[in-house]
Amino acid sequence: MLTIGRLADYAGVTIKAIRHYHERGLLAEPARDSSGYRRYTAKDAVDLVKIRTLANAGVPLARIKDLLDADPDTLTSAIADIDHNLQDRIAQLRRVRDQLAQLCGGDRLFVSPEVADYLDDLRELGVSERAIHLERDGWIIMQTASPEDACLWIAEKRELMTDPEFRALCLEYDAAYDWSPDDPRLPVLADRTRNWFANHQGRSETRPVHNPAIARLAEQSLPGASSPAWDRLAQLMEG
Amino acid sequence: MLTIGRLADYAGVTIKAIRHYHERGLLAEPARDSSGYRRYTAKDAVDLVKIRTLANAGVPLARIKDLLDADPDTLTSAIADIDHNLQDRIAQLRRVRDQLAQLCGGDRLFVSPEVADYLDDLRELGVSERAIHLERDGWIIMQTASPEDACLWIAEKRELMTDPEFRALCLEYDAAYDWSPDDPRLPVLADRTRNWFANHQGRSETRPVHNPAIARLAEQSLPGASSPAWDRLAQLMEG
DNA sequence: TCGAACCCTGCCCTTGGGGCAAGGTCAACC
DNA sequence: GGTTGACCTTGCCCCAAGGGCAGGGTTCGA
Repeated sequence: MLTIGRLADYAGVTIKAIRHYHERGLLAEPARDSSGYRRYTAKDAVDLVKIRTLANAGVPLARIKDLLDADPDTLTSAIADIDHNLQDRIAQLRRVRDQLAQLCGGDRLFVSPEVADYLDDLRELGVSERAIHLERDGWIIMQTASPEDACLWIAEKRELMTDPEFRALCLEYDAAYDWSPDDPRLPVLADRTRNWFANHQGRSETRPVHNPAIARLAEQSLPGASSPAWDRLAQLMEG
Repeated sequence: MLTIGRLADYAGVTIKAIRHYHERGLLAEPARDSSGYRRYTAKDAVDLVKIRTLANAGVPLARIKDLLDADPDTLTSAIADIDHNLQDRIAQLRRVRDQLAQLCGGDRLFVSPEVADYLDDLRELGVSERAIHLERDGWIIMQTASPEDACLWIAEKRELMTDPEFRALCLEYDAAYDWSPDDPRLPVLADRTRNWFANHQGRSETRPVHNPAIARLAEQSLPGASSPAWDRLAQLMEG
């Protein structure tokens, strides 16, 4: 005859857990001795180990209760089910490990692989980290607002990046961020940009990616996304 | 600017969870628009994905809060720690799968491997399932009452099982369960048993495994552990 | 202008126990 | 025959990490 403490040690469970199983009706309340102590039998030990095994597998106590007095066939198929569940969870934990490893570096957790590749291209081109960060945040906003559009846009943009003149403009824009608004290079850059747009629209069917609504959206959600020189540049382009 | 619903979709999280993170101080409360709706930025999205990644790895929210504003070195080592944790949990789930597979058959979940082997020996010998079940339950009681003693006893018993006469006695005892208490074979069996005990104690140093305290214990905890014939046999042995 | 789809706060509910209080019991040792 | 420490009893409230729902306001598209 076992006391609750011995039974708990045997099954690798706390006393509190056993009492909890009694309350939930999972484990039958055993007989009491003269002083009111619970006295368990070998059957209780077997039942408790079954309960523990299922609970360790993540089965909710309510379902364990059902399984304990199910017929063998039902039990077998339920166990197969639970096992699949375990396999899934193992696979999921492996995926979480991969994600965890990316937490410390890179942006692949936050943007689609295509955008991440694009950001790497920018980095390789020599664009500043500030600009890349800004660009990443812009893509995050776009992806949340409309994942399908973002997917089309990034494909388009990556296509543009194969054009040497476009890449040069990107770098120039990046550098212009810190210029004075009176810098004589600004009107030159504005002209060059207008030229490229004209050429490019002539050659391709794509409309410019710059959509005013999105631009406003991005502006509002990207604090510090502008500078005196960039504001001046925007004026020059409109005028 | 993102609404809470879009942000939730982006991060694969419920709206309720995001609000929960605000309450816990994990994610900064964002600015509100004119109607009181929360308006999120790309930074919030990044923070939320970090939170989600850590939470998926099983890190408690309180610890995530600390990690989010820890210096990079601390973070790196914390992540290594969390990753070890994940590996452990994966290994543990694999063990649970093995245990689950044993839930449907066999006694290895309930007794030590030695006892399980011993039970298999009995089965091979041709002992009835009723007796094996009784024996198993007895060993469960012994293991819970005193695992060290049970370990010694099972070693002793397995040693005895190499003796052909002992094995024969085991089978005979099993068969005797159903005999009438007047069966003439009972006194013969009692004699044979006494003989064996005498011989065996002469040859070996071991004291008989049958300890009265343990016997009483087992009797009380094993309902149906006796029969008229067995009771008579006990009488004959004592007399 | 209406309905559907969002958003807000506040409140209680869940799972699987943990912790602690306040008290009874048991066994061993002195 | 005490006392001490380990064990058992019930009862109560507490935790994480949200879920569900009530009761109400907002926005958008047809």
